[in-house]
Amino acid sequence: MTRWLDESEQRTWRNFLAMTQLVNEALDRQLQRDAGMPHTYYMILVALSESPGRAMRMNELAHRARSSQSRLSHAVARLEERGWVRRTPCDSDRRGNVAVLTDAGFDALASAAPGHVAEVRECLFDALTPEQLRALDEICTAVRSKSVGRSS
Amino acid sequence: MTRWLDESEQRTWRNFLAMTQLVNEALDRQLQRDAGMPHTYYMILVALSESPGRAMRMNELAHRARSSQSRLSHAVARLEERGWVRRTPCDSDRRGNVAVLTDAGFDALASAAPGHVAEVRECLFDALTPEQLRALDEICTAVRSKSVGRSS
DNA sequence: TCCTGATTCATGAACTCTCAATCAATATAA
DNA sequence: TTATATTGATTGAGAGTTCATGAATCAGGA
Repeated sequence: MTRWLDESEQRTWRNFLAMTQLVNEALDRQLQRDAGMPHTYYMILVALSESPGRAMRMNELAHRARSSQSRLSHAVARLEERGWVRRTPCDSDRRGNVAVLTDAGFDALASAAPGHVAEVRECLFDALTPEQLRALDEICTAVRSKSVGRSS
Repeated sequence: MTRWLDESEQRTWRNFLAMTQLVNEALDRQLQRDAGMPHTYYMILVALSESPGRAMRMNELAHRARSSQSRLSHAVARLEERGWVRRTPCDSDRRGNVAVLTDAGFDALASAAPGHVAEVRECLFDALTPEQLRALDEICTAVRSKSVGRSS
């Protein structure tokens, strides 16, 4: 027996879909236009830049950047072609690879960041009151913790 | 002068990204696994099914399904290959095309719907209180109306 | 030591998306 | 009417994602 969405739930659901899509597309468009990279690549660079030595195991990097291993592997291959990331084998575990953010990669990130932050503000923060922001944060936490055990 | 995100804003932003990604990926995975279509295709079928005559101009359909024209054109081409949608020329405007949902398409949608709705409940609604749902709805509306004039 | 099974990562194919270019039909204006 | 712009839609190329698979390494126990 399917419990369908009632009218109010429908509205909320579609409102949610439209909103998230709007934000995601704005994000991707801005980064692609101004920095020549998709948002997923940006997140990878950010994760690397915040790691000690600007280096991280592929595994851990995938987790931090919220990427699948396969996606990360492909992405890092591209980033390596651009000279933004370098891959080196891992000492402690010879299966492992370590991705390292190059200086060029750091510079690319540094010059992409201001435009990205501006877009984030425009898209989300500027539209919401402090209470709404608090509420949103709690909502996100609730949704994420609900599905612990299914994925991230 | 870039106004960076402070610590609290950072947390909220990343929380938001993680949450929306979680939901989107769950959605796509479920539909792909159980119904053999991505969420974007599902939205197209839904939009068509709700239109009188289960038919709609490509233009209008793109708008309703929140898709770009190009994306829709490619998608409908695929859906046509599967026999779920049919394209016919438009009388009133000979530039136009009308997409029509076939019976097979309607059946595909009907059998995909229950699993999809269940996933939507599991991912989002079950995790939130009624107040949170109300708050979320308002937040989505606020974000969307902020960026009127930039896109949808 | 030798298996067995789990981890780590890379790869290729199939698919979707975006962007720019294209083309035909329709509006608009001179 | 003839030119010009705009609209509706498609197309192809390039890029990213997913899924299934494969290869190498590690870890634990018989």
